[in-house]
Amino acid sequence: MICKKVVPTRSELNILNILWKVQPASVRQVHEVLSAEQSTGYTTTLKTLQVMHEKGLVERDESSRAHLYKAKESAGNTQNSVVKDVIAKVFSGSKYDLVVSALGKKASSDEINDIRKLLNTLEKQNK
Amino acid sequence: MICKKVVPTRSELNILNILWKVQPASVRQVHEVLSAEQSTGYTTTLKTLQVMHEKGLVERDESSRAHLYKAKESAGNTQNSVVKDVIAKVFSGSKYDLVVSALGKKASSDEINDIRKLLNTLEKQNK
DNA sequence: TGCGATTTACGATGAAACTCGTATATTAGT
DNA sequence: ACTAATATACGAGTTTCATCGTAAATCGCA
Repeated sequence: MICKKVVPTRSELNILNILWKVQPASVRQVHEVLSAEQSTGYTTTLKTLQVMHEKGLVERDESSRAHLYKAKESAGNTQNSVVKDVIAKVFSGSKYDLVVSALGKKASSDEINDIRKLLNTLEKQNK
Repeated sequence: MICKKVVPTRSELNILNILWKVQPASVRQVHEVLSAEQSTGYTTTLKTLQVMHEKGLVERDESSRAHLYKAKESAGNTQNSVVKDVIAKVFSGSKYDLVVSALGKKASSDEINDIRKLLNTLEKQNK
């Protein structure tokens, strides 16, 4: 096979979430944000970013001393594959069950209406 | 702290999915179903179940020789906490974004209609 | 009663993920 | 040019998962 789909791990996801907001970023920049949420060493962040680079999860610009990292996949794409994974693993493949669980019992009217619109759009695309 | 929330791993989730359908079940019963999906040894299933018992993910009835296992948490509860986790970590807290991602561009008409019904039900409950 | 089948218990192995220390290189400021 | 600060590189230790082999216990039955 040519390429295996890479699913980010938990800590990789934490970093991706930061990158998706501040693209491209140095290790230090990422670490500043990350260490505010959780206690972690600088070299840990560095190492993780390096591994992510090996895996092809991020791109790296090495032209200046402090390398600049950028998520290779968009937030959307990554989210899709995570969700696909969750549906398969936790919901026995049922999209519907996931949506039920997501909306739970506490969906607001706004959220409900937004999703109605989404459904209408999807339906049109089907034709 | 008194108790740390235990999040099931991948293989544990596979087993839970079986238990949620056939409750309580012996190791062999679980293994029959599991090995149909994926090639895995009997003792692997056994060991995993034992670990899950230590973690408190399942209850065990040891009165007969073949122990009977039962999921401690309902499918709903477990799914909810996984989804909650995913929404926070991967979707910056937006339920809507998760639903968009889940439905993707390939929702079937049936799925769309089912979700419409769900929305109607939720709306009534809100009043 | 004795044997084969089935079951649990337990330990070992290997892979992946996570974390960090130390070494080395580069830069900026004096 | 020297030093302090800051970078990357690299390897190694720890933990968690996943998998399985082997041993010991128990049961059914000829």
